[in-house]
Amino acid sequence: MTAKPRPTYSAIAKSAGVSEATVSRVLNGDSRVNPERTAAVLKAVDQLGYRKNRAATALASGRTGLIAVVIDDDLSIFDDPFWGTVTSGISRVLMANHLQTVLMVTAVNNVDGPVAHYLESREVDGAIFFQLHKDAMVRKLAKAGLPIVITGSPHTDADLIFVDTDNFGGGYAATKQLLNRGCKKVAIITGDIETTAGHQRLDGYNQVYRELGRVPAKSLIRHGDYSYESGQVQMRHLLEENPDVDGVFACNDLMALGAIAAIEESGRTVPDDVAVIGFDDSIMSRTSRPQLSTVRQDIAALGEAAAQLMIAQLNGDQVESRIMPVELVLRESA
Amino acid sequence: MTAKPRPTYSAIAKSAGVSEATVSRVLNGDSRVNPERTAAVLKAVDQLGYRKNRAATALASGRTGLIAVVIDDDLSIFDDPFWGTVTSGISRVLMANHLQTVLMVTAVNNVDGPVAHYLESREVDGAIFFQLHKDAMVRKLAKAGLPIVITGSPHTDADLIFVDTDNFGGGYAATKQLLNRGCKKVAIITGDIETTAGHQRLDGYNQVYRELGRVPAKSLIRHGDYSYESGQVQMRHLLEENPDVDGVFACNDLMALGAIAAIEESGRTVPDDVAVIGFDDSIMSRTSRPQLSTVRQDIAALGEAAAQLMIAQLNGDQVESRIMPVELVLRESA
DNA sequence: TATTATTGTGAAATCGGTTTCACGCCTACG
DNA sequence: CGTAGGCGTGAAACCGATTTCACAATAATA
Repeated sequence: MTAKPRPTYSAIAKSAGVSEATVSRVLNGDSRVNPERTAAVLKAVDQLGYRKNRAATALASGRTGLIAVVIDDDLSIFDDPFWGTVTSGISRVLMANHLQTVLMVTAVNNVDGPVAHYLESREVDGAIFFQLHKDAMVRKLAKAGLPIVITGSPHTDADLIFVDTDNFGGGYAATKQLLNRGCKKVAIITGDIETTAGHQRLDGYNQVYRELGRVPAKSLIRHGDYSYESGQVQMRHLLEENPDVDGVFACNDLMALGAIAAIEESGRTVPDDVAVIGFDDSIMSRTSRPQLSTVRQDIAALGEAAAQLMIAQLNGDQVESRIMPVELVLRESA
Repeated sequence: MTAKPRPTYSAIAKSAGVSEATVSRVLNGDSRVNPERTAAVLKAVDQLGYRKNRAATALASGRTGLIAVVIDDDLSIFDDPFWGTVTSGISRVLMANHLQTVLMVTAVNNVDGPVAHYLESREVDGAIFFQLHKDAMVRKLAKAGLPIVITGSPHTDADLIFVDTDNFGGGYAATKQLLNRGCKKVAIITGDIETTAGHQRLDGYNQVYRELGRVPAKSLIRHGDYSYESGQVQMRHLLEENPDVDGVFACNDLMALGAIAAIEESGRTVPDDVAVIGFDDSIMSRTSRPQLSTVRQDIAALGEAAAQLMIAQLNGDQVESRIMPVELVLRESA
């Protein structure tokens, strides 16, 4: 009752009148096979509807055709469309290159945990990490020779390959815009300052002041954690300590919305009394009122770039980290 | 210069003084192995830091340890945190069961495309599909014996295993609430009516009217497409044709926000003139003002349930589709 | 007590590819 | 003209597990 067994090299070799070794050569693009034999093999492959068995290939060649995408459990990927978009960009590019994406949502902190073991075991050909806080595990894996790409905030001092948004440039552009539109006192609500991304956006903010020969008051710099609530809370503090603040760069859209809520509850209006710029160009920046001005990043492109860097590494090419450009999107809030 | 090669069964067998067959038995939980030998094997495994080679296992056993999660490219997974959350729920449960998640973002329509081939080739042990429009491919794979679970809207007439939100119950509860709070004329803005989910929410709405012995006017039923803009546009139509409409059930939060925008631009207020209820309990329902009343679904639980159904199938257990409960969350808009 | 099951075990075949090696043949160089 | 180097090819080893099969030792049955 069981159907036709799938054809193997043996069947193709027989059908094409060549050895299995030659079948392998043809199917792996070894150029020095007689054209006639090549044709015969390809014809047999086609006729028999042959498909390689991935497990057998993996066992014999050591290449699994799988790339892991590791997402730290700590991150609330929940509620955050960002990572889904990045991941689908990665998946699309990998599939086009005959690689599959293995998604691992897990705690990354443990250098000796199951994930580390899994990756070390070479059950995948490479790994793409998202937004790390700690990099001990990644370093260890990289040292062990596993091709790695980091997406999101890279490490300050590492020679690891990464792809990231131009956080500095985004922070710079947002702050500059606020000053250009006439704001006199521009504050910042940072995201998680532990991450490089958070730091870089703040650096961009500071750079604008530096170029003007000014130094922002300490009280203008407040640290949030990327949540709506933290944006609201920090904005209240800001308004209390600096009633004359007239511009705010919030390091993501969610905090920007929280900040706007705080501004309006204080009786002020956006953008007339206080202008606000967010970061991400998330869907909420368009659905909120006033619509949010923000720093846009091409998120899918970020994922695609990560996948391309991975593929380049697998090919043994020389690879360099990439910073993806951002774009200021002006709507109503600034 | 190359490091220690990874130990294999051969090394363990030697170290424990048993045959490789016995090592396999111990590591696969075959109970009829002498306890002493079992202990010796486990000790050797521990000492040598042994880990199974997945490719070899897959080749020999036919099980790859991989489950595909297939997301239709057509869906804008972009901007929609929903699927990311479902996926991470799936991944977490699968990992706990020593299975890995292979993510495929691709066009699903083609019965004979690369994805179909990939899945048919048994390069994965099973597949979880998201929100299908067409099910030809899925049927074919299921018939071929591949374990399958569908997440999101299931098929009307299929005996395929699925997990879905209680769309009917959600639509019913939302509509009922609007009437209970005193609305006289309750409209609905549906989502993509092609999907079962869209239909079921509408059915829930109709059921409430039916129980009251009434039939909603045709003009109270408008079809959107889950986008913010469509919510806004359909609401404008609604207000034009039914100026006295005082309640709206929008089939997702995004459309609900669009509807609120339309209501306010007409000079009416929410919820006093028109009450609004959305669906999803997305982050936006909390950040918008007025805060949105909505139908909450436990999205991560949806993914977890899907993974569990998959695992049950792999175990050969009898499996039944599941409908996950929803909960009405009342905030300010209704 | 003789015979049949049952249990524990290892040798060897198997899964389906890849890769090394040796061989025969042909061209190029000194 | 003789030898070195290349090319195309097939036989066979190999990747690292699982599983069948045969066999010995023990327990259960008649």
